[in-house]
Amino acid sequence: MENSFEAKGLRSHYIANLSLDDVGERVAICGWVARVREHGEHLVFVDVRDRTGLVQVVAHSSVDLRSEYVVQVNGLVSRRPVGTENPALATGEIELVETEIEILSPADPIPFSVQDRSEVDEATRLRFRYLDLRRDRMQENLRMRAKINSAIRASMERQGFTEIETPLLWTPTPEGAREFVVPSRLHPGLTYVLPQSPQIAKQLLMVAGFDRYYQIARCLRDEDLRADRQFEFTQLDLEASFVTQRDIMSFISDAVIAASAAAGISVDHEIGEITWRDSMDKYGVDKPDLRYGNELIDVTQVFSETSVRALSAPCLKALVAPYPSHLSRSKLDDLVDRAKGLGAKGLLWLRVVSDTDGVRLDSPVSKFLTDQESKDLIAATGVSEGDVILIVGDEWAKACQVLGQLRIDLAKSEADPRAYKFVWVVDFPLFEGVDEDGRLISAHHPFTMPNEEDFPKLDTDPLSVRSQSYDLVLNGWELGSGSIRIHRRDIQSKIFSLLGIGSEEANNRFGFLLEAFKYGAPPHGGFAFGIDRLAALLVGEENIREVIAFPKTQSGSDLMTGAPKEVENKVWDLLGLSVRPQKKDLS
RNA sequence: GGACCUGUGGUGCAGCUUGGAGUGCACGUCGGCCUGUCAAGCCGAAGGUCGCGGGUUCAAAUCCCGUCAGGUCCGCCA
Repeated sequence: MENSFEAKGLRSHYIANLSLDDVGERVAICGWVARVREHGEHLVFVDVRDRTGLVQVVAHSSVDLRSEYVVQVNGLVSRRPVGTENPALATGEIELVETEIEILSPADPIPFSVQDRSEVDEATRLRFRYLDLRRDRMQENLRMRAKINSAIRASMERQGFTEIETPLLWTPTPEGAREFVVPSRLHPGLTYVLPQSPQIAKQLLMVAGFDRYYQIARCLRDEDLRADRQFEFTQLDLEASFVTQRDIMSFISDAVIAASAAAGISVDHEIGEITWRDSMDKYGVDKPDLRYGNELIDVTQVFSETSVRALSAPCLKALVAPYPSHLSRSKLDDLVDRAKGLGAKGLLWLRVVSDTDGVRLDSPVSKFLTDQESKDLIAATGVSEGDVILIVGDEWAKACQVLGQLRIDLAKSEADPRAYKFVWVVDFPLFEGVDEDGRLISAHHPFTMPNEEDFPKLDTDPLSVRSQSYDLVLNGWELGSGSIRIHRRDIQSKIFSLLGIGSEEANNRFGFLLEAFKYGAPPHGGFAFGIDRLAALLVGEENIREVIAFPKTQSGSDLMTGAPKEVENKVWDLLGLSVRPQKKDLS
């Protein structure tokens, strides 16, 4: 615990600063009553806690102290009597005696114990968040997050980045995430929106010549919440000019390595890379968890001549199940259901068993497989007795996705929680598909620069065009993404036309950016990664709520404040708005 | 919009499968005893619309339907 700063005001010392060196000195400490142990009116032990630690206070008269009372204690630092030291406590060799205890603020019995380590119902924690935050877990998490922030800032400063704030009241740019709308009072009927990210603002800063910009920025998206998604979240947002993708990746690597070090975690200084295509092929996801292996294996060729319907597919992917001993027949049936739930037509399992004739495959389709197919499958997957092979046949992407999810389902609980495997995923496709009107859909955003080698394919085979975009992944979580941006108007026009965005629409939505690009736009690119996610992973939490002081529930409520709440009609009147009755009010 | 899990004194859990008196455990709270504890100990007490509504039944915490809240996930998150 850091406590090198000076104690001021009502206290002479922070608790963690008290030690045997202070024996004989009268001190004043302030904090909360953690526990009271009363041995009759002549001997009472009071544990007092502050932000730095906990110390035992001894009183020789009855005290009216209860848990979580706020107190100031004046007392003499004293070595504990021999045999009563508590090695479990940092201050366990000393105690405060000859004490005067002043109650600064009494406390009602609290809804759940601040001292207890037991899990408390999520709703209760959130309703009394200020008490939850008093607990060690949240104190440690938020202090660690602050250190991570600090390390990131230091890294950015070291690399010559300038911190610049951008507006929270921004302009609607309808695309991508749903935006939070902020009605204008001075212009009834018109709105601002809260930014999904400072994307366009930071590109304008490049046009402005700031060259290297960063910000620890709040981003807001009105989309459904998840364990790793809140309405509002914080990103390290950066943008730089006259640089390549490699340069951006190096800036970010420096920042996340520094952040990890601040959290006491050392990681490889060379963060590995994988192409998007390879990641999908091997792991079935674009955010691979490299803490465990079990890569997917392409077995399309093995069954090219098959008569088995389930194996007649454009692509066959196989997964050798990790921990196959966990897979009973009913578990295998569950996996088949899971695969179907993920959109597969089915899932084929084959157990590798041995009998007098050697190794063979036991499966619902065994008798339909030729000896050659069995032999080739065993060779292709490298399995031996006891293994279980799972096969999905479908289009390439679907087969990969389904087995990729099964790989996670089967191995995740066995992953080393102390391992931290960063990886860059590069060469994403520029377009992720085609919408119902036949227009291409941006995989990242419409300002992403195509890979220059693939320019010729923009007209002939746009879906195969790679982009100069890159994601940073840690233990299967997407931390963030970035790209080199388009700064040339001819390329931008080309992309807009492929996306089916007419010049009028483009001007309407991004006119101010396109206009800015007329006046000397440097080549530039950037990145943003989620600090909530990084902090959660680095402190070993599985939900970003654990590193956010005042988060929302999955349904977007704040159980402490009651938000969102109704407002009086005069508030709507002022904004020139009115509220329609909800469906359920009409029935 | 959808799937699944959870909801039982202030807190954490058991009870639900197979209906039979609000039954149990731990913590906390309140009172008493206690001069070296540190998750103090001992004795005693209080504290419950079993989330809410409806249904089935002689009888519902338990079975059924609906609903609300929390969580995990799918959709969604350029």
